[in-house]
Formats: sequence, C-alpha cells, structure tokens
Amino acid sequence: MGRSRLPLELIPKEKSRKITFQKRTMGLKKKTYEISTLCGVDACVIIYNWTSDDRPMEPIFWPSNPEEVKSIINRYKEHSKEERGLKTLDLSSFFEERTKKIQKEISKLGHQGTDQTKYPTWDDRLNDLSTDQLRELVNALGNKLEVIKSRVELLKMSQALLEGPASVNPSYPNNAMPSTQSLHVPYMGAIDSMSLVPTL
Amino acid sequence: MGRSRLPLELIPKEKSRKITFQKRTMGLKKKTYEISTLCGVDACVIIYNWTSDDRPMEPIFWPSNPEEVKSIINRYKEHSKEERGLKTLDLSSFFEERTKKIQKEISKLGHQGTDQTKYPTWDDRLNDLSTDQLRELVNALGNKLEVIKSRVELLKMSQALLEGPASVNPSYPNNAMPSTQSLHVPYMGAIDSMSLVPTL
DNA sequence: AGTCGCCATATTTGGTCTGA
DNA sequence: TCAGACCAAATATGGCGACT
Repeated sequence: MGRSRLPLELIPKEKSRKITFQKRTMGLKKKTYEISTLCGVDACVIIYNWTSDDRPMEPIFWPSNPEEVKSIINRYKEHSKEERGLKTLDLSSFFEERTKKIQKEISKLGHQGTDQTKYPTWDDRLNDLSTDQLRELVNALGNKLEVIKSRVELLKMSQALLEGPASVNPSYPNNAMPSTQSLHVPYMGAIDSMSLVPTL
Repeated sequence: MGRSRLPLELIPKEKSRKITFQKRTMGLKKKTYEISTLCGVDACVIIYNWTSDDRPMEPIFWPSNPEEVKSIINRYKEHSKEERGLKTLDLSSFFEERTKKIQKEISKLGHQGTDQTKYPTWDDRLNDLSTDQLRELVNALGNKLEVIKSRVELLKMSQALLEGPASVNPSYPNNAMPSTQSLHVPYMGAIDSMSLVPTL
C-alpha cells in the first residue's frame, strides 16, 4: 500500500494511466500557477491528451484564458524566430534558395516562365491564411494538378498520335519531367505517395 | 526552520524569489517530463523570467527541443482557430461538399481522373501538418504547377506547330480549359490573382 | 465507466548551513 | 557572494474502496 516507487515509463494499465493523467494535470496546472504568482513570471502549460480511440482531444492548458496562453506562445515564437535568424539558415532564405533551384529547373525548359516578376516565388499573403485555409488550398492545388495532368495526358496522346512512337517532349527525352523529388520539396514525398499529386 | 507555510503571493525578497524560481522551474520541467512519459501525452511548458532590470529574458521551456515546443503550440493554435470556425458550418462537411463539386467538374472532363480510389479527395495526413509545413507545401505545389504549366505550353506549341492554326484541344474548342474559377476553389482566386498559379 | 475521499508514502522545496 | 548540500515541513499522488 501506500505508494510504490514510480517507474518513469508509460503506465501500462489504461485505467491507472487515465487517473494519473488527471491528477498530474491538476498538479501541473497548480505548479504553473504557483510559480507564476510566487515569482511574478509569465508561464503556461499545454497538454495534449488522446481519446481512447487515438484521436486528438482538446488541449488542456493554463492559464485558463486562451488569450494569455496565446500571448505567451507568441512571445515564444518571436523569440525562437530571432534565434534562428542568428543561427545559420532561416526559413525565408531556405525558401529563397529552394525556389531559386526551382526557377533554374523551369528556365531549363527554355520558356517565358522564367520571368521573376511575373511569377513571384513567395507571396506574403500565404502568411495570413489560416491553417484550415492552407489545408484547403493544398487540397485544391492537388486537385488542380490532377486536372492539369489530365490535360497533359490528353495533349501527349494527341501529339503522340500525330508524331508516331517518338518521344513526346524534346526537352525531356526519356519523358522524365522534373519530378517532385528533384525539386527537393519537403513533405512532398508524402503527398506524392498518397497520389494526391500523381507523378506526371 | 523546517518550512513555514507559503503565502501564495509574490515573494518580496529578491533573493528568495530568485532561488525559488530556479528550484520551481526545475520542478515544473520535471513534472512536465513525467506526465508526458507516464501518460504518453504531448505537453510543454514555457516560462518567462525577467532580469533584475526588468528586461525580458530568454524563455525557459520543456521539451528542450524548440521544434517540439513549436509543434505543440502550433497544434494549440490550430485548435483555437477551429473552435472559432466551428460556429456555423461544420468543416468536414464543408470540405466534402466542396470536393464533391470538384470531382464533378473533373468527371466532366471525361478522363481517367475520375477514379475515386486512385485519386482520393482528402488525405487525413494533411491534418497532421503544421501551419508552416502547410505554407511550404502550398508554395511548393504552386511552383510545381508552374513547371507543369510550362510543359503544357510547350506541348501546346509543338502541337499547334504540327496541326496548324486549328484549335489545339478538340475537347475544348475555344481553347478554354476549366479554369480555377470554374472549380470553385475557395482562396484560389487570391492565389491566381497573385499569379502564383497563372491561368493556363 | 467515472468520481470522490482517504491515506501512506514519495517528492518537492523554503530556509539554513557550509565551503569555496 | 555564490553555489550546493541538507533537512524537515509541505505537497503531490498512487492505490484502494465506496458510491454513483
């Protein structure tokens, strides 16, 4: 009885784990409250639990006012942003480099697509879209890619029909368009593999 | 001696406060670590201290990896955002309706793109991407669209060259591909107007 | 299943002491 | 002064049982 020594690993029994979670959640919130009042500092905790069927749940947090939490995490983000800028490579420059590479790929096609001003590599408006809007947009873009792909297929077919069995695109003799992989787009692999954007 | 009862208010003595802060910060981090491992949940703490001269200091946080912290606070933000949007229209049903519409549009093309199983309209993995990852992905998709567009241009040109001045695509006599607009993709207008995805 | 209390013990931590 | 180490009171919290 009393209390056995706790091994620091996932509590196996679902039930005990749940109870422990509740108790410790309370404790954690209390501690956070205490340090913030005793020491006059800003602090917050965020805890994510999972329902039994493994789907995400509402976050639990302190302070109870979401606005306060947001203000603190915003400060955190700002800070980490500054940090990163000092370090080696921040996101924007990462993008710049990546898109430069892409632009190069495009210019290899030898077309008008190389006009930098006409096709900006990044639009700040993207920063203002909500996460949901972004998801939606990704999905939409994926769908649009499908449509375009259909059209390319059509064109290839009719062209092949006219040209005979020769390769369709002189710029890409083996019919190997610059693939997603060659563009080095992070996370793109996942998207490709789920055939949202089937390879051309 | 021993320990006097602690009044839950700002500790007046600078020195004691500092000591207490250090001790309790350690405790808080430890507790956070414990709840996350014992219960298998994601959790983070962020604490902001102030230097003696009232200027902000580096945040103290757990997990020690800033990326993990970011991922958790991103999820937090997403959630609070969803909350707000939940009011009138359920998101998923909204998506369903939209993608259904798109599928209809695609099927109008009368091509192989209508294979539902081959081209899923929504992949749940999108739900797990952070906001930054989503932005990146949108940008990447936009760029990929450009590349593809270039290729379409190329094909159109070569085809037109072979066929003469006649319309390029028999399916679309006036050379009017289904535009973004006709797909009724929300926010797509903004993207188009910023010529990230110039009209075909 | 979920919640509450209880209680024995584990842990935390304010204050103090000690040694550079 | 500035860390640590130490100590004992104060807390936190596993496990259990009763109740719902």
